[in-house]
Amino acid sequence: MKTLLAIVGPTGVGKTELSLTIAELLGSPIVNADSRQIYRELPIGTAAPTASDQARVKHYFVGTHSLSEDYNAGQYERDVMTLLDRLFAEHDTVVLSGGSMMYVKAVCEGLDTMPFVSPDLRTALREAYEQNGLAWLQAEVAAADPDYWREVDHRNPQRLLHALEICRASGKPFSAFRKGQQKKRPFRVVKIGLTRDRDELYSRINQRVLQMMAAGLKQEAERVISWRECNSLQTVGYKEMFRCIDGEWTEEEAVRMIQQNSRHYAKRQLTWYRADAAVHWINLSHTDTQAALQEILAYLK
RNA sequence: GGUGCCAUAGCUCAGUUGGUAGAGCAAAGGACUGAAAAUCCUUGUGUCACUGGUUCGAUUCCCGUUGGCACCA
Repeated sequence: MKTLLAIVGPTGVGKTELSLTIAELLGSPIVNADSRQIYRELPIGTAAPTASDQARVKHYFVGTHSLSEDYNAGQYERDVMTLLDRLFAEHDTVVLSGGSMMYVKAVCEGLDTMPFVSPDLRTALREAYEQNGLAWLQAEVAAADPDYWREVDHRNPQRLLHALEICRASGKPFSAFRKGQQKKRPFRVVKIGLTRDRDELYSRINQRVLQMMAAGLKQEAERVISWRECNSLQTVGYKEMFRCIDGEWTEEEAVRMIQQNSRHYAKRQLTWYRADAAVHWINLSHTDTQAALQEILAYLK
């Protein structure tokens, strides 16, 4: 039986290093499941695997796309499933490593197939929302898909907007597509959740932001600022640096905000993965690398 | 050394005409099906500096102590 070893956990916990070690031990490639490390223009701010990391283990989906491309979890699911077909022909185990919650879910459990939404329709609905406001958006969704309206956060424009896009693009309610059905995969999934004591996790995050600054995060942000409206740059580290470049924040303020927003992000990741009963947790504050590797190998048996 | 002001949540501060307190930020918890590093929801966590006094009752008034700030020497 082929096994997908999913290494998940909050940003800054040490996924990259541990994944590298376990992948070397197993002779497995690593498939990246970080939605921002996919972009080749963002190596510093996303703490992407370095050239020397990639020399140790073959990586997929690191720096393979450009910011100008629209990419999302559904596309990722299709691309990774195709890739895994190939990789499992040569390997018994493949490591999936990353903290993008929905990307991991897309591969492990699968997303429902959604109709294509044209960029024109997307833009048109966005503009309509900006002109008419949240109340208008709520009324549209309530009318187009009463079932979904009952479940969705009424004050979350992003969700409402997406539901409306699907309704308009297909002529059917969004909930006709959103079944939440788990797909059968032709491989076993073992999920390992890495965590640390909160204090330690946060000080690692704070420290890592300082290292990113020293490595040239600001210059990296300057290089990509022309793409700042892209979805792919609605990203911790860049949105704050853009405001620093604009002169709105000092560098110190921007750094503090990046640290804080990274902490918030880590917290959201923990909330998400805590709800997943399939995750086997390892607390790296109380487990050294050797012991962690042994635990993971035991879960693979 | 003297005088004055201040001490309340992790931080900045409000307040209680005496009935053990509340804002902002930080923080915590949660949701999540194609932007998921996004988006959204909920929650006040407290020896009211310390000691004694007055009082049925003190975080509030009074004495003192400690610490901080300002001014005068």
